[in-house]
Amino acid sequence: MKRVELSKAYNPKEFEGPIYSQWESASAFGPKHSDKDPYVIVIPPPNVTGVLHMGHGLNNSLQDVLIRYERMTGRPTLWLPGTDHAGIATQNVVDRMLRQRGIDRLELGREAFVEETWKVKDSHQKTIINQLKKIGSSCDWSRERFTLDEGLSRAVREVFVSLYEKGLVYRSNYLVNWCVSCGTALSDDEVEHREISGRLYRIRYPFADGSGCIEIATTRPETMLGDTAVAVNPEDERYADLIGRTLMLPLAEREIPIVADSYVSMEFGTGMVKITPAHDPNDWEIGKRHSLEEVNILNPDGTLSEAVPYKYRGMKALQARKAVVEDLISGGFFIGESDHQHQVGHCYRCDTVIEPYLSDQWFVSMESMAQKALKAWEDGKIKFYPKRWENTYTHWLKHIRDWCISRQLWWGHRIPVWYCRSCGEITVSRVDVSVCASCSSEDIRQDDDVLDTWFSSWLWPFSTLGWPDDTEDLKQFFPTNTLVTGYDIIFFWVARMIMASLEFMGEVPFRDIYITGLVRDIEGKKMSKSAGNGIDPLEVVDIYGADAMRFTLSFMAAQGQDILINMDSFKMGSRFCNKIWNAARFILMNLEGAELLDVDRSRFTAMDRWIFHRLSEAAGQTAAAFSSFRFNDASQTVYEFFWNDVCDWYIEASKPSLYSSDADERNRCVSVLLEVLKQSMSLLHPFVPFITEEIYQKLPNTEGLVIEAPYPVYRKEDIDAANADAASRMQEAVRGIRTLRSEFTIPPEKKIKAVIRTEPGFPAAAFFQQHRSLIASFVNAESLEIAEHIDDAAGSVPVSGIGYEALVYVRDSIDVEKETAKLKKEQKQLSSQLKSVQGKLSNDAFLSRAPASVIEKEQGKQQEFEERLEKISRYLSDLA
RNA sequence: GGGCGGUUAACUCAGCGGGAGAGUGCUACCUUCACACGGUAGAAGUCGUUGGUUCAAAUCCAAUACCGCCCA
Repeated sequence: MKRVELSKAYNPKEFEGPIYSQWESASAFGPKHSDKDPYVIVIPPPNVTGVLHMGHGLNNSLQDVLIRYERMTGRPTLWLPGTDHAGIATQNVVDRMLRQRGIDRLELGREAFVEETWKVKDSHQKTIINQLKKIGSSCDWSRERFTLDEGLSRAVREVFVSLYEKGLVYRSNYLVNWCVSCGTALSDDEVEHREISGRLYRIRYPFADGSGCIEIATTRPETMLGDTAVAVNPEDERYADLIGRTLMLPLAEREIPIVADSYVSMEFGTGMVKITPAHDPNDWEIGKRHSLEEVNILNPDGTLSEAVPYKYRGMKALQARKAVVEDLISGGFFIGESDHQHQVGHCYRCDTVIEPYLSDQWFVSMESMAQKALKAWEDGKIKFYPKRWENTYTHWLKHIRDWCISRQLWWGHRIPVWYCRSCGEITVSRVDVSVCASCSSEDIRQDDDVLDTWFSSWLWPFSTLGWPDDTEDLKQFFPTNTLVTGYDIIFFWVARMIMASLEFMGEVPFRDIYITGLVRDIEGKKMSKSAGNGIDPLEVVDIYGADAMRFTLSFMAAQGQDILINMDSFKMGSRFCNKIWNAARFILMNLEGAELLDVDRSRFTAMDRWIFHRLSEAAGQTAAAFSSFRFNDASQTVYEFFWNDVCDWYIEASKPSLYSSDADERNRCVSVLLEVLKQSMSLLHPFVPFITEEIYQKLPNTEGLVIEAPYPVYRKEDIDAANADAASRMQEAVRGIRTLRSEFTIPPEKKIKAVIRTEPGFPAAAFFQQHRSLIASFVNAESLEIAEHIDDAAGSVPVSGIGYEALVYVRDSIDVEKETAKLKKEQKQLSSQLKSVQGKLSNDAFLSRAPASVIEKEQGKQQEFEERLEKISRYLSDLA
């Protein structure tokens, strides 16, 4: 074999790009045919509004770890990518861009605006896909989808029309959440409630007959212009005789009745409440119960409408509030105001205060679908990781409300409904129509509105596979296996996908739902553009490499836990990659002149058996961790295996053989090292795909790509617990001697003389004997004898172990006082540990109730502590 | 008002019934021919507080304090 040169330092920029291209040209990402069950993940489609943030970095890194792992187990694996058109967000972005160029959306017109938006979408989409590739996402790009694609649009139409036919989609004049800034209705879920400090105004309303006044309290005095009643609680004795009387609404000069409704709280304010049916959800309910008039005082842009007196028309809400209060004061209707904390709804997209607004909208009736989604959970068809998110899921389903799906936007799926001006009927159709279905009139117009973006996203797991067509992909890959997403969209998206799948596919869209934590800054604050505390994943990739970012995130992804990071956090992954790089570099630089032999287990040393035992354990632990989505455990397992076992012990142990003059031993050693390295690259690949691919292909004992290599598995025949125990004994002995050297600052280069006295029956005796010269090299001993009988202990200092003791001949170099103090400290600790064990073992309750294995273990501990104590007191008397 | 999560080494966090762990940081020694993005060794914690269950509690239960999130 030839020596293979790697650069001295790990430099991911040199190979990450080319490696990704290599995977693409090898078509390594798409599903391969196999008789195993497929493994499928559909990506949570990023919005085409922006660029990927660290949350996407985490989310997609974890999906790729899963996909790569499952691919290596030999399953046909599909990670289906795509993007979301994100109606409101994208329209806002484009609107802002146009305004900066001095262009008004309304002047531009719908068609031109949509065209402009497609351009913006194209460029953002390209950026996003590139970002996903940069972090190593092994998506099947040949199946990439976009929510406004022709196929997905057809799915949306099919669902809308078919739900309409089932009576589950309906149109209604209803009080909806209106964002005056976005100019559209929102669903209840898109409103964020926040407590804000406002004012509570007390106002006097006179009786129409001039016989006095009543007093009401309100936080929004301007809405009084839309009042159509005042309500009291029917139980309220104070006002029983007022029910049915008529008031004269100030400013608006309108007569309104006093009604009784049990909704009214007798404790709040005066116990009398102004009722504005068109501008408050509760008032709206009351209005329905009492057949009150609904006076809509707002225009869609949030200004006051023609329904109010002339002077207020065109004012914004806050402006109107000021004017109304002034006029109430001058009219003598104003009593006073006070500070008041209350909950106010805000738009989740632009943070504008939400106005309840009466308008015609399309809704989805959710109750029946929610019941099915709830039952699927009860039947155990879906599983959340961590489990507690099931509460969020079920709570939302149990308190389901109908879903307002029309949006007064231009960017999105246009509602497939046509209104006939001739007969007044509506046509709801899967295909565009030009005549009314009822009267064949051509005087029809399509609904101006588009559908809520989630109305396309909720079909994502099957629309992306070709539905409503009965495609091969759909047959093969639906239902999918795992969904990886954040908790903020459990009801926006996850629950709705489950509903849609049950409704249209008859089964759940996925079984496992892994909910990631939130990526926060190092202070625990949510990362956001406005706070400027975000970390750009591409910048991390640029500085540390994609592998470093992925590994760090995966290592930190403990279930149910938010992840706090700053730029420096990624050093962890970067160091690990550097370690991997250099371990490979070391092995590859030692190939010169060596011959590659087949791995022959019959020629294994005890250390060889040990490293394959550890590899097998690591593979088993990794598989177990993956099966329950414990990414941090899986990462930690491979990290510890590679750094501690492979680098610190196995490679170090191979050095004597590597530098040996025995060519056969050197060939054997190099060949096994290469096998360990190859297996390690496979084991590590899902976490750090680029570096492992780069190294794997340079190994003389590999063919093809590691992305397509089999994943290491737990091999029972490699498990040798007794041998592993012996290895631990050896490590413990080595550490003990090194500690002694370090404590008495014996220079590292100084060779020492040491012997190891093993006791009869010591189970690791053969291991120690086989690796006698290795132990000597580990502790830099000039000579190391291992025997049951040592003639001359004079001049030595003992290092105690269980079943053996090491005598190090450095008596001259040590500080007797320091050594004595150390031994005494150890003695004290051991005594207290022994006392606790003895306490347990002399306790009848413990002996009768604890399991036998625990008792046995305690007995073992007792023996061990006694043995150590006995040795320590001997050492102490020797030192004295 | 209802629900959920967190409180473990200086920092960030694992562990969640049987001898307190990791990464970073810190201390000492070492540029020895894989790696100073390194090696070797070391110091560091009444596992928020109070009760209870148990032979045994950081781990289970109940209160409580403080931080954070979600829903109304």
